[in-house]
Amino acid sequence: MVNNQSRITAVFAALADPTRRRILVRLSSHGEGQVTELAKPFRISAPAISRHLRVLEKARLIGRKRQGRMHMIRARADGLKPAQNWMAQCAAGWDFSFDKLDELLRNEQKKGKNR
Amino acid sequence: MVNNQSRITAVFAALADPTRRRILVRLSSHGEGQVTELAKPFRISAPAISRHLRVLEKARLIGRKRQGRMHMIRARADGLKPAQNWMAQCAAGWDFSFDKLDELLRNEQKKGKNR
DNA sequence: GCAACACTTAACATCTTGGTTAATAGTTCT
DNA sequence: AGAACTATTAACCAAGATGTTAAGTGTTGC
Repeated sequence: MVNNQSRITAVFAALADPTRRRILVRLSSHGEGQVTELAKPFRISAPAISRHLRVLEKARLIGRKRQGRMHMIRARADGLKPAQNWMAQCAAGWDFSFDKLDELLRNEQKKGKNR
Repeated sequence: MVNNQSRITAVFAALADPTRRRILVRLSSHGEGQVTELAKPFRISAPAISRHLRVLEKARLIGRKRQGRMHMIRARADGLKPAQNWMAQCAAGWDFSFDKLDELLRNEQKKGKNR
């Protein structure tokens, strides 16, 4: 596993913003659309939308095709995978109950006493 | 589905930091540990670690038990789920190929001409 | 040509984030 | 009691994120 860490960081950072998530959801249901149309449900200015799209694009969560004066935006199907994989791998090891925690806690106490 | 949006935001924001992800991975493999032990592999100061842990805790990605002077930290198995669910739902609709995009593009052009 | 359109870039204000050191709170041990 | 230990909070600073308005780039259509 090489350094796709920065990629994963970009994806999570992109998803950490509610506006960007809403854009992705919209793309997920509507398929794709031009920027102005995507921007409609939001109160923020066009430049703000433009930058959100740039963030999503850099994280490879969307792609765009220029067609004349409009930019057609679509979601990239594979974009979420690095993040999903990371989460799955991380979650795989997470099965520790509080019982196990208590057990480990007792061991720590013993170690402390023997020091 | 109510407003767990802020929860999802918190989780993604927490995961957007490489240090916090490394902490989670460490917890995922080692099980759990006290703060000082968790902090060892990092060069940053103890207060910085402390705040990272607080962010993870607020996102419910970790839990802690105070045992004497040490705080035992563990990963919360269910913590990732809201984010994972969101991603799964979002990815479900993402199967648009560039062919479909081209098709839609042609339709847009037609609409433009008829206007 | 030129006006309207779609969108981005530039410049700026403001808030948040992530790091630091110094100080504080509570626990353990002698 | 007092020293050492574990960890947090406070105060501060630099860098980055998010929003704004104004200006710029390229396209369409009369």
